[in-house]
Amino acid sequence: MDTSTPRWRRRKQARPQEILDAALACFAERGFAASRMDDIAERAGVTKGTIYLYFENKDAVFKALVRESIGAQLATVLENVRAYEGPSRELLRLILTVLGQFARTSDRVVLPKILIAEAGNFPELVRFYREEIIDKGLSVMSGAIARGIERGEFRNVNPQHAARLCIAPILLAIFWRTTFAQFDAKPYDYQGFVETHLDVLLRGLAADGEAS
Amino acid sequence: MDTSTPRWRRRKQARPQEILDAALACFAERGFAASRMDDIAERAGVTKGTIYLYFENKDAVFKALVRESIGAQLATVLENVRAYEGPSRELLRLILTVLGQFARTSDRVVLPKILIAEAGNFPELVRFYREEIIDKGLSVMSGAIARGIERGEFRNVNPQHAARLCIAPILLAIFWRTTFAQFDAKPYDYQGFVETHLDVLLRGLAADGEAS
DNA sequence: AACTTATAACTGACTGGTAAGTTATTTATT
DNA sequence: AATAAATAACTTACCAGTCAGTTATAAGTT
Repeated sequence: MDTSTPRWRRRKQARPQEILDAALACFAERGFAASRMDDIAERAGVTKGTIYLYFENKDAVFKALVRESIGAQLATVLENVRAYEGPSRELLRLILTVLGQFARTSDRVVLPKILIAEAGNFPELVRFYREEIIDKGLSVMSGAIARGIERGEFRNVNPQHAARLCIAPILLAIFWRTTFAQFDAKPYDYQGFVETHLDVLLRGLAADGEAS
Repeated sequence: MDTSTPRWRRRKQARPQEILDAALACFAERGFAASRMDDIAERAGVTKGTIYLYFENKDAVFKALVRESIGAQLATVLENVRAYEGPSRELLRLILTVLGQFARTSDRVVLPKILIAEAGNFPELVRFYREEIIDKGLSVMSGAIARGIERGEFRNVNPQHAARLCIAPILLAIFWRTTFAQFDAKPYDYQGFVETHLDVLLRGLAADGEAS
C-alpha cells in the first residue's frame, strides 16, 4: 500500500469550479441530456458522488454555469459604453470587435447554444438569460444606435432592429465555430468577417455626408 | 363492444408523415433527448410499436426529419435565383423576403436549432446538412453578391463574408421566435426587422453613385 | 516531533425509475 | 381465410441520485 500518494485529496474550495469546467466541456461536446454525471465527474477528476456535495442535481450544474458566465464581463462592458463620448461609429466598432474576439476565442460561447437547445426544459433559465443578458445587451446596443442618430451620424433607422442587426453576425460566427467549422477545408476568417460586417453596417447606417 | 367504429385503422401510407409531424412538434417543444417515443406516438395517434414499423429507431426519425425538410424548397429557390436577370439588389431583396417569411411562419425552423444542439451526437448529419444546405445556400448568396459587384452595383466586398451577413439576421429571427419570443411583452415586428436589414444591408453594399 | 482523535471530503456500490426497443397477440382489411 | 397493420405488455439497459463506509487532513495531546 502506497501511503506517499493519497488516492484523493480534499480540495473543497477548488472542486466547484473544476466540476463546472468539466461540465461545460461535456455539454459542449454532447449537449446537456447526453452528458452523464459520471462523465463530468471523471473529467473533473472526482466521482459522481462528489458532484452532489456541491450541486443539488444536474440541472443545478447547468444553471450555475449559465449564471457564472455573465456578471462581471457584461457589467464592465456596460460601464465602458456608458462612459464613452466619441463618435458612435467608433463605439460600435469597439463593441463589435470585443464581441467578435469573444466569439472567436471563448469557451463560454457554447452556453447560449445549449441554452437555446434546452429552452423547452428550462423556461425559467431562458427568462433569466433573456432579462439579464439579452435585454440588457440589446438596450446598450440600441442606445448606442439612438445616440448616433441624435448626433446626426446615423440615418433614422429603428434602433431596436438595428441593435439586433449588429449582433446577428456575431451569433452566426458562434454557431459556425461551435458546430460547422469542424468540416472546414481551411479555417474560416472570422476576423475578416467581423471587419466586413463593420464595413457594411457602418456604411449602411451612416447619414448622408457622414463618413463611415 | 362497438363494432361500427374500429379501435384503429390501417393507414400504411399516411403513418410515416404523421409520425414525422408529431416528432417535429415534440422535438421543438423539448429537444431531441427529452422527447419520448411514447409522446411522439401519442401525438401521432398511434402506439410506440407502430413507430418502429416505419423507422428503425429514434435517431432515424430525426434523420428523416432533417432529410425531408430540404430538397424541393431549396432546389426551386436555387433555380429561380439562377434564372434571375434584373438588378442584384432586387435579387437580394427577393431572397431575403422569402427567407424572412420562412423564418416568421414555418414550423420547420426548429430543425436547424435541434441540429445545432445535437451536433455532437450526429456528426454525419451535421456534415450532410452543411454540404447539402448551408454550402449550397451560401454559394447562391455569394454568387448573387459577386454578380452585383461585377455589374458595378455593389462595392468590392468579400462575397463569402457578405453572404453570411445576409443570412445572419434571418438566423437571429429564427432563434428569437423559437426561444425568446415567449417572453415578449408585445410581439416582435419580424417584418420590420427584415425590412431594416435590407435597408441597411443594401445601402452598405451599394457602390458609390448607385441607388440602394 | 510523534501520536491520537475528530471531522468532513470523498468514494463507490447500490437503488429505483424511466424510456428505448422487442414481440406475442389482436384486429382491420381484402 | 389470409395477411399485415397495429397494439400493449414485456424486457433490458442505462443513468440520476443516494448513502454507508473510507480516508485525507487538521487540530489537539503527549
